[in-house]
Amino acid sequence: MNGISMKTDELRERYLAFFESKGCVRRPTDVLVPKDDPTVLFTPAGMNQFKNQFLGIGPIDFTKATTSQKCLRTGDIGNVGVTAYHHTFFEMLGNFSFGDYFKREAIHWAWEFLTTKKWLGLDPTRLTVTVYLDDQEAFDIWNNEIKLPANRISREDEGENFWPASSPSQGPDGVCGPCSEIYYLPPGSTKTVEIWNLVFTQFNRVGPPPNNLQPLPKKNIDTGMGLERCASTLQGVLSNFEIDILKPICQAAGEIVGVKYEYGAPEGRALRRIADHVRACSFALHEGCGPGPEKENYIVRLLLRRASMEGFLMGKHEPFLSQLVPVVAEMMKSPYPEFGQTVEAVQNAIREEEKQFLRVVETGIGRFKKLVDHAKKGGSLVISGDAAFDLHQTDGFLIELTESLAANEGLSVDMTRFIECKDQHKLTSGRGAFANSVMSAGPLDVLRKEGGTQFVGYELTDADAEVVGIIANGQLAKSFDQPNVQIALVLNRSPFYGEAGGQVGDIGTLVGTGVTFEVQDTQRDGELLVHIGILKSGTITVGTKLHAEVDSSRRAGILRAHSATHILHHALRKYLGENATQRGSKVQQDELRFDFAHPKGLTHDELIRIEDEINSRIAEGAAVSTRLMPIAEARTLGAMALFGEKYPDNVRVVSMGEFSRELCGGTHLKNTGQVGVCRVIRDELVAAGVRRITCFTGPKALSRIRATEELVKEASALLKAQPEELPRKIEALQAELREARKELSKHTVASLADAAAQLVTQAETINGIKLIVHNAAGCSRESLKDFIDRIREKAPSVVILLGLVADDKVAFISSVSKDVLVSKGVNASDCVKTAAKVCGGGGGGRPDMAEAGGKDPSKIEEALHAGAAYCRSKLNT
RNA sequence: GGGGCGGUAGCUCAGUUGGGAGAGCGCUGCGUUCGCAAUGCAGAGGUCGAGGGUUCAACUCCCUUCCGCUCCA
Repeated sequence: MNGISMKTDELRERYLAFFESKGCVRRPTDVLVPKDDPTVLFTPAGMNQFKNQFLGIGPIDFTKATTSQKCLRTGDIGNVGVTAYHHTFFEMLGNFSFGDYFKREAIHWAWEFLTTKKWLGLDPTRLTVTVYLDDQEAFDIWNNEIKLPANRISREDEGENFWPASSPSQGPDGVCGPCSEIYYLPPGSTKTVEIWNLVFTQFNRVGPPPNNLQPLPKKNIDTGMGLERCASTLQGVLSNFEIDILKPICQAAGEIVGVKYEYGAPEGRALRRIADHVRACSFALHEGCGPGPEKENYIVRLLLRRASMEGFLMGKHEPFLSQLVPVVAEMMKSPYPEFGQTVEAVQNAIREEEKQFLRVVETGIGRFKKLVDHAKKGGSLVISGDAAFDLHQTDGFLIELTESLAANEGLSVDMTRFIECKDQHKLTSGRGAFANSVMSAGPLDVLRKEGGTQFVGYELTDADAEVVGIIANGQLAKSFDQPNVQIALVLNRSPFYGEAGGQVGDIGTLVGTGVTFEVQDTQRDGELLVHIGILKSGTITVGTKLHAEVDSSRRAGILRAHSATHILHHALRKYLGENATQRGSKVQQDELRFDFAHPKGLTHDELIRIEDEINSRIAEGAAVSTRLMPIAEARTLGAMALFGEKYPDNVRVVSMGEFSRELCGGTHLKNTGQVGVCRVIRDELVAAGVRRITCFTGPKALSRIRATEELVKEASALLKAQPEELPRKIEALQAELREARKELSKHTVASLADAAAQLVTQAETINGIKLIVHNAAGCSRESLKDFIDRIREKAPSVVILLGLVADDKVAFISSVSKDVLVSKGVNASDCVKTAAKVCGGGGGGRPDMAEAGGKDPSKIEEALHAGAAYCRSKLNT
């Protein structure tokens, strides 16, 4: 069979098989969401998993490799579905060399794979290539050896044919090199398609030009062929979205939305976007990366919302994206059979996010309607760009949504201004950025080249070791002698466990002749164990011999918690089902947190059953054993692994009795009975579809039980009630308190009313208006306002000034009835100001009601006189 | 990493140079009704996200911080 109309699954397989036949090791795809690379959110290309090999760091098991890598890029998200070849999620076929084969083989093999009948069998006359301007070597190979005519080889500049693009002149520093691209002209088409990029990484860039490209001693090859793009040319279809693994997703999207999918139909673009975005999110979610407000989680949210919006604009106003996940699983089951195991969890997460989005749209529509009214009232048919952008950045209204809703109202959006706002926002908000060098070495890389730290902590908690690296202030040092400054030490061997797989790093001490170092945390960096802490005494030098001793009682608590974590995982799956898969964990001294996929909260009953299951597994004292085995064997044994986690070729498998078998690099007990006891402390929601259970083990569980008992004892002593009577007693007391408060306020009101009545009858009257000035000692500040009300109920035409001392401060309040305000111009605000000034304070308010305060309580009487004098002078006019 | 918006009653929210914490829905009780829907009356429910500061006085202004939403990288 020739390449024409070859299935995508077959193309992938042929590619890998071809390079295997050339001696490349077929490696599995790297995870899509890498957790150990701060320079990227998602894996963008095939070479990322081989960074260390390219940089010559660490041990190397093979020098030639080939992969089909799942990738995600969002740089061209706007083009997805519009052009024939843009995706967010896609697969990249690649072959690699780490100081092994180079340019000649890379080019010959590429040509062989593309043109021979046995592989793809493409028509050689339809192929053209590009090379980098100065790369005569590549040109000669194509021209002289492959016999490709010179008019089908074009030379391009560093922007086109260098990796990273334009790096010779603009950076970044690091490994780089020229590349050669291969183009294909599909039958019936007038436009060539780039199907393969061969990168020859042969330089190390150091600083700006000239002479900044130093030849690497070991040259590398890094090639990339877009699987979907190549498949579409082989299948003779117009677009990547028409290939056998993508078109059915587009069609399914059409069915769900209620329109028929046709490539050229008006809805085609939208349906392609939906298909692409759901496929991308499904893979991210499969690895436990769900929608959220930042970083990679935000990208997932954005993709889901854009997809949801496309449906919304086609009239689909309820969640629907999740229905596409089984279709994605079906299309991708050959390369990713494990995807099928998380379909339900992925669907749940997608559905929740869609609901959330529809809620946001609903609230945003309220704001949108105001904009429409505003525009229409002003006689305008345009919604301003500023308003549209505001809607975008506060309510997440994608501009397409605003435009479409506006069109329904017969309005348009000022897009020019919108784009201005957006660019401005990019400028002001995008300053903080990633470290931009993809391929440059850090301080630890030098150490890594000399080999890793031998971890002896599975068997031992103390061991002799030698310092091989000191990192102070982010740089390598030969020696260090400052006490109490945090530094990091790398040892040749160590019993300290570096934080990994949720288990926290060990603490302890390193002691040598005249030197003591306190280890406060241990981190793992690749093959290295980094001991972070402070020097207590002496001088530490590379080569210093030390005795490393882990805090063993803390470690014992960690062992209990970690083994209990595996038992909990087993219990969850037993009572909640196979879908309750692990999403993350944190294991500390006698405390563990376990996150897992589950759509709803656990009932009290379920929690009890789970806790019982854990403790009966503990009580049966099952043996815990660990074995090292190839990952494939571990999988056939059914060992539980986390999706989205990177595992080495040889893995540790931790088994407990017959009930639990997990891939795990952590430290464990010898026997489940050593956990002692395990208590479930709480169950909470941490993300959409993800719940967290917290447990205590051993002494910590025990002391918590004791603490609760103490609490109950204390409470029952205070309430003079038996523990079992506490709830009823508290209820009774609450009722009593409520009654008492009600009673008290009744009396306060009554006494205020009495006092008010008395003041009114005793008040002096000036020109028919009552003037009440009173030191309301004993009142609370709050009740002053009630007091005013009472007085005004009884005296319609009145001027009131009350004062009181509270908290060593003076407070005044004044009220003037409306008629007096008008006829006499008595101003409550002026009244309190006059009074407060005497006490060294100030205040104000409305003319009919004002408050003020002062600092000197001894002058309150004087102040009230002053206030009264002000009022009299006004009333007498 | 940075930008925008928000956090007030169980829920949805209002609260205008800083000066008496509110509405609607829901809830409880009592009426009208054979009963329900409906409706009338009464009532309960608030550390105004947290912590500082300014002020006589802060839901309101300033600073810090937590949380949610949202956008850019």
